[in-house]
Amino acid sequence: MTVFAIPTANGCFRAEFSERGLCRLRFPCPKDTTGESSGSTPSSAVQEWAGLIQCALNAAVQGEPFATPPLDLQFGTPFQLNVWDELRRIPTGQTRSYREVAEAIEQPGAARAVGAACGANPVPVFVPCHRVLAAHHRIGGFSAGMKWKRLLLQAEGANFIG
DNA sequence: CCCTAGCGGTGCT
DNA sequence: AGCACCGCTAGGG
Repeated sequence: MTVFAIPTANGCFRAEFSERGLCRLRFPCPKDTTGESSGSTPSSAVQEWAGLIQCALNAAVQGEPFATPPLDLQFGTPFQLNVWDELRRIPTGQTRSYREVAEAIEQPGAARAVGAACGANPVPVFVPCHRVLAAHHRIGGFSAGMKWKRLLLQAEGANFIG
């Protein structure tokens, strides 16, 4: 596993990679002083992915199209993997409600569980959990902080209440 | 706005 | 098995 610091205009993200791809992306935390990377020496593939992610994150907050690196989500439960797959099918600028996502995976009563799965999403932005809103376009929650959810939605031109 | 009942997955005991 | 969380929702005051 390799940890890579990803400086952007909005702070320093941290990306964790396996040899298969991006496992986890952390938003900048206020106390994040050092932008040091750690772990095994990054392979050229990891360095390439890190560069791609840096571009993607800067693009995402500008509302520009961005590429997605290979993802390694092997630690999800079957339900979570279903939800995360479904989230990746929401086009940029569109939103779904937690309920609609639950219906799309054919578990119409699982809106609340979908919320929990969104909260467990290890790769925000690339698995676009920010495009999931509560009923009636209310913004709902976001584990990494509501400011990020608002920023990403506004950048994409999506409309929401809150 | 608030409150309540009902909901399904997950993790801990 | 039980239980307490949750990025939820619909309905009613």
